[in-house]
Amino acid sequence: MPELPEVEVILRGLLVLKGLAVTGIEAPRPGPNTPVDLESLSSATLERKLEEIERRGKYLLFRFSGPREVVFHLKMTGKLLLRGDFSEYARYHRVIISFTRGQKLIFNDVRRFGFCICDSNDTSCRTCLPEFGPDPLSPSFGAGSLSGSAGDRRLKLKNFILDQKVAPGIGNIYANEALFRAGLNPFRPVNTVGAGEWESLARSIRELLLEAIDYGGTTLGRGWSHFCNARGEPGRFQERLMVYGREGEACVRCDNEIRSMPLNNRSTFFCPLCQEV
DNA sequence: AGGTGGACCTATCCGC
DNA sequence: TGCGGATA
DNA sequence: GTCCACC
Ligand SMILES: [Zn+2]
Repeated sequence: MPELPEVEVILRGLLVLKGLAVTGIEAPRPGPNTPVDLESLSSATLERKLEEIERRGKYLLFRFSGPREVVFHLKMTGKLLLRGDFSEYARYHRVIISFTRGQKLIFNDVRRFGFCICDSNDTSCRTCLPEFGPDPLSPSFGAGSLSGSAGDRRLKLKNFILDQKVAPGIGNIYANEALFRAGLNPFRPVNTVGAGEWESLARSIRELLLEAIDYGGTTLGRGWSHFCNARGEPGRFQERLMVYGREGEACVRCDNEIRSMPLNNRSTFFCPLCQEV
């Protein structure tokens, strides 16, 4: 499930496409959840040069000459792959964009939740994107932005940092890990969090995400539906996870048992001792 | 306002 | 081994 | 991972 670090790792791998032009579009096979309208994808990319790739939260934005923009969201199992031997997974290929120099961008997605939207002659696809808060890796993100959007609201801390207007790019894994690092209970109402605790949370989030990017992202299992970078390689941050997926195991800090509880239909892992209410 | 549960899909993992 | 159920 | 309908 690509979150900020995984999307960032993919983006960095795709930078080799910058400066190349699109020579063809191909949609291997139909099926449920059509990921993109081929007509508009073609008119937004064909014969155009890729000028820039950027990330907004978990979205990837490709700017082609024109300018025309194309935006991808990978949801749970989407992948963006460069030219390579992925023939055994070809049944999950959704769209293949060919570039000059024989380069390719392959959108592959096992669960078919991911999608791609493009600019048309008159409208920018940015208008379809949600609002984003300050990127956690940018200077405008911090204790101030967190406590500001918390105000006197009563929602639980974990739900709060999963809000893309608060910490765009954070998903379930990194929400759990960030709260553990900050020593904060996921179920605490945000209006009880103090200034020092916001500082600690902001720092935890930033450091965590940078470290995860350094490790090439998190790859939970070995199946194809798990994360890999643009060259098909897994990440290594799973070795550094301290609470996620560790129910019943010993807390790395206090040796007590890590517990898991559902919150918002998603598993929430925490140490009851290190993260008291 | 905030929380829950389902919908969208397919694969994998676990226990019986 | 095969199957339902839970989870990603 | 996100959206939406419902309490
Ligand atoms: Zn602990």
